Amino acid sequence: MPEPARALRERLQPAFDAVAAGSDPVVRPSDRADYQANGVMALAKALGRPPRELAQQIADAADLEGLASIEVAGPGFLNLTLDAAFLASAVEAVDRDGRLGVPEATERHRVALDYSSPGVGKELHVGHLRGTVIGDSLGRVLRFYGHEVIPRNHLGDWGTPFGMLIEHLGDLGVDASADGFSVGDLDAFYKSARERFDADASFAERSRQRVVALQHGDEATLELWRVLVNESVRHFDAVYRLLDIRLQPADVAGESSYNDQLDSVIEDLERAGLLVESDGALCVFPDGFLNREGEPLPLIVRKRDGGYGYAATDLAALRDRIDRLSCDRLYYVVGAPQSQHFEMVFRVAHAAGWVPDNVVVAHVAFGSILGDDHKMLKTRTGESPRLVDLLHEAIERAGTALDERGATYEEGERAYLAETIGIGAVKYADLSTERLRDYVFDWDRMLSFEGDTGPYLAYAHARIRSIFRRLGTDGADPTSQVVLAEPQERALALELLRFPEALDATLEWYAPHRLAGYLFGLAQTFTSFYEACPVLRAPDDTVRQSRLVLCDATARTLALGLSFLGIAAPERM
RNA sequence: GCCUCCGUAGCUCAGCGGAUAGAGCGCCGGCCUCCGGAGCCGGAAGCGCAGGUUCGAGUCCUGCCGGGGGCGCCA
Repeated sequence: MPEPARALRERLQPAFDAVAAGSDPVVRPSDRADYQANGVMALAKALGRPPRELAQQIADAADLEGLASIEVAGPGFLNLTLDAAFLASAVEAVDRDGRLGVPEATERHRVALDYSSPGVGKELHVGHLRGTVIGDSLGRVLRFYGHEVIPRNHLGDWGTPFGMLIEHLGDLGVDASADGFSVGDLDAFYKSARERFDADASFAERSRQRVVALQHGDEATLELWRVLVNESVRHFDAVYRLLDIRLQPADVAGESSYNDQLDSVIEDLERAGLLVESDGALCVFPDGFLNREGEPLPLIVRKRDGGYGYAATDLAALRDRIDRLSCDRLYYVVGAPQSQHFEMVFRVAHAAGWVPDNVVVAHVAFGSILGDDHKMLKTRTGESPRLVDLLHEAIERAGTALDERGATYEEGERAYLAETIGIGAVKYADLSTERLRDYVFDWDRMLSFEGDTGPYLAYAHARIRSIFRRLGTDGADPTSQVVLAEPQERALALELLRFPEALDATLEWYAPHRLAGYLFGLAQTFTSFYEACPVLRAPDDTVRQSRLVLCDATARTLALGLSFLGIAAPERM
């Protein structure tokens, strides 16, 4: 497939090898040319040769026939300008390709993708948005490359809070509460349990006993616990569907599912000589972690009371994903505040010998969502807003935004568009920001049809599709030849061919914003093209067919790219 | 106190060790009787501070300043 950067690298490699075997040409996009090779200067330095002279030697030796022209520039850059004929035929090939030029991965992985992971007994809130949306996007790209993705929704479904929740549920009676305790009321249920726990000493005591009963597998207690879990999963699933997230109930692998593996985690760590008893707790002290007093910081695997904490569960889950699920990629899409925890867990897992050399374990951390006061997004009552409320507001605001545009819609179309545009706007605002950075949540900005937004991209796509609707066809004629005469045509062709680069970068850094940024740039490049180059009114049929191919490829790249972000691209809006 | 993330234009954000740091919004000036105005073209405006490494630093290292987060039995 005609990926420019890859093609250039491969064709330059022999000339670089002739100077120093294995040296990297360092091909990068350039604003001086289409691409530039930056590898010469470092090489010249290492060899003690004048960089421009070496650059010229490599330029002379490189065979770029039919691909690009090359020239030495500046202190030793190689400027690379792709041949128009190459660009044209490459775009033709991309438009004929169902994958739009994106190759499948040569090396396939089985990926355990841990994301979303809410807590049972509470509703999803904005704090869950980023992890859910980022994880889902990465999963979609990974699958497209041919990797096998095993989503893991690591629910918080175990531990001390369940004592009070179960006790409260038991008091209400499962049957009696069947109506009152349902999706949407989880937070209220949690709150009332919490209030009773704080106010009623006997309730608190019963709650503590419930925890013990739960841990000992008391069937009546487990029965109540299952009601809580099932009801929560139903709620999660409803929100995931609204969000158009791929997670399913079958992907749930909560903390409780590792209960029977925790003892053997202890055994493994003991065998590896890592376990240390400290204040009655069983701990591992990984190197390089200190507490406030400058003493070694423990990862507490088993608590003083004999119970297991989340460190034990995380260790068990990690080992399970490698041993039982045979995953060679473990990604944890979890908020940045937990980075130290994961560093410690990963360190311990390596020390225990659980992680073979071919396995990559990574914490895909992300920042927080801030309000316009630049503090954590909160409601006026100081709580994290419920995700469903936020999404419904997005849909409502999108509907208003659509109305303001003055278009008329068919029955049901407005509702459909309001939902896809509203949800898409929220997701795009999130995914277009660099993962680790906190970002400010701003309704007006994210729902605008102007600028770097979800609605803008969806609209760009719909506009292109309208060209084909006018024409009465679904796409361009695949046999059409592409001719690139105008600079805007050339620029658009080049941008289209960069799609694989954007996707590669997305996976390399687990960074959907790389893809988002590419799509926005593509839409902008298209607009310039569309402004300068009439399509339906092109001077002749050859040019018209050629431009239709460019339009077709752009629309499909936008739609496919947006789908990787989990965002729908309607045919019209 | 230690660790960690962040600090780029008025605002919100991009920038994979490479040349003259980009975009969106806002602002200023032009253009478009246009295939759905997502207008198009141009302009003013910026790397928290100080050192260091490097042929080359917004990017890597050290220190400082400012902000967020984390730091023993919650997850």
